[in-house]
Amino acid sequence: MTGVVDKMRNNLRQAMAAATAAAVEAGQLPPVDLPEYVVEVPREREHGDFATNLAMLLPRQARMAPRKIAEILLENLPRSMQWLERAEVAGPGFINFHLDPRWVLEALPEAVARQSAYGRVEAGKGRRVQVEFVSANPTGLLHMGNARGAALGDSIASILDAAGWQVTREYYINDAGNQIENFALTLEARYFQLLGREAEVPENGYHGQDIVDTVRRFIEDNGDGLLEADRAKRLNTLVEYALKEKTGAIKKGLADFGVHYDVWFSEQSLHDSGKVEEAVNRLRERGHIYEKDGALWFKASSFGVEKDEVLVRKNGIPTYFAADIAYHMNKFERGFDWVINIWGADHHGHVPRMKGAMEALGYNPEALHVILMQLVRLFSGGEIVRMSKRTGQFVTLEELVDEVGRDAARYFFIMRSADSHLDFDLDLARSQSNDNPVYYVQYAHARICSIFRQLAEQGRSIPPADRVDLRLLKEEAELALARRLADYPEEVAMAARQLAPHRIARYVHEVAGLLHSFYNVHRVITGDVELSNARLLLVEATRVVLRNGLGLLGVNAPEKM
RNA sequence: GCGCCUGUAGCUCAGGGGAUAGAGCGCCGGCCUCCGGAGCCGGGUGCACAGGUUCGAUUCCUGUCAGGCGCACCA
Repeated sequence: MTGVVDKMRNNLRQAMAAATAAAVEAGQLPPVDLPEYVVEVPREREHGDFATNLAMLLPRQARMAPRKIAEILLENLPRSMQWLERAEVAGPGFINFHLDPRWVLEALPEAVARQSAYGRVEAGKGRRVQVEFVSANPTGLLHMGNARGAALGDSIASILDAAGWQVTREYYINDAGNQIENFALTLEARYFQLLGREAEVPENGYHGQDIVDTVRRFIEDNGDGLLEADRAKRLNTLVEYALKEKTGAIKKGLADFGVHYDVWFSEQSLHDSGKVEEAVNRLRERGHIYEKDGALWFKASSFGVEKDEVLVRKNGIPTYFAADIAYHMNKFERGFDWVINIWGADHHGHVPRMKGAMEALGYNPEALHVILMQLVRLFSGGEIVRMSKRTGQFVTLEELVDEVGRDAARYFFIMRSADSHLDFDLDLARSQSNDNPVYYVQYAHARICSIFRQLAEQGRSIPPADRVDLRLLKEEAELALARRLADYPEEVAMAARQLAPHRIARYVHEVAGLLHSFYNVHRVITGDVELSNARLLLVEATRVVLRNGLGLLGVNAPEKM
């Protein structure tokens, strides 16, 4: 399903192709191959509704000046074209198409009829994509970087879903390896301390207050029986308890943020099931492994990576990289057509070797797409906010949601592109005023809902779309709004192609602005019933677009504020 | 030293091989007998610098400068 804009663009493209053929047929142009021309919406209004650069791409082949070619193409344009008022040559050889402004009005009944399905497109064609995001270590709380990843990943997943992909949201739990060792030692030290014994948290352990709280709860639940237990048992018991609690807290924190996963994937399970070993063996069979200094190395340098990487340490324990290779191998074994990872920019060095490993295993490295997300700096009162007092970490997701609310937090993370370093202004996000872009958009939605409440109070309702005379909409503000609503399906497709949720954030903000401008100049409910009905259809279509767009961002569309 | 990301308006950021580069915030000035003023309207000497490719570069390429982040038998 494509929108009216796409339809019109295709019509014009075909018309241009036909005109070229006709001109060649008539001998006005020499035979030419149709180049890669575009029909696009010009920036400037005066340049029409659409423009094409076709004539500017032909001079070499046709041995004529671009403007001359454009003239010839215009002469050969098909006679009757719906909505076309005039086409003209402009600038260095553009052909500008000026349409009857009412051509976009078709989008309104379409939006109203399709409701939540308006803006769903078929670009993905049902192919399967996995989006893995956050995947924070289960040894602490979620911080601002994780929060950005959560907002971004969830929104990308939603957008891909709207674009016709079959989406799986996945969280990789790093519940194995060195950091779990350190975690265990930290827990043990806190356990001893809380029970009055001398102990020190290791240098590279976890120093947050939340770990102390966890151990305190463990003692409340289980007492001090581990003091005298055998060490392995003590460590295992503490880790098992703490991992469960931390993972639970992470799940809850994300759920409160509106993020829900399809799969929680345990790293430990890869070790337990022998998948890590299997991945290493497969690399060995394919000749990409060698031994040096007692360790097993992956020949990453065969795949354009600077250095080779250790897979199995001298002590026989596989590295994180080995497990990650096994994990990604597993992703492809599960049959995903496209695998998307969202990583913090500090992991960018990991990208080439991961892709190299996939290539070494015989998978298409292009099917693995890593989105590198730049870091977040929190600002309040014009100052950088450093640490959370409670946890010793950067401000946690939970604190953020308490502070600014879920909608503002999500919108703020989404409104910047992933590769922009994000300065998060807490004061602005917190302000319930016209400064705050998220309220601006939500207000537009609430305002429309209010119109319909008014309507209901008068005992009126919106008639079926086919009984509404859309041609009554001819004010500039009405047509500008309708024009932008018609763009929505393409905006979704574009956001999906570019994996760029911030496009949707800006789009809904713009639609909200157009709605407010319209609302301020024209009344929707008036004594003129026919005109009222047309305008009601317009604002209902706007409501649909705002709600759907905000939905892709994980932001609520409230009926009242 | 090598690699990745980023340099666009006072600030935070979009955009992008084309015809007059945008938004929000801040600042100034206007708009409510009327559907929600959390709104609207008006006010703008800005693409880090230098080369190159192109009919055309702010966009692509190279270099320089600046900021961030990486370069472990950590993850």
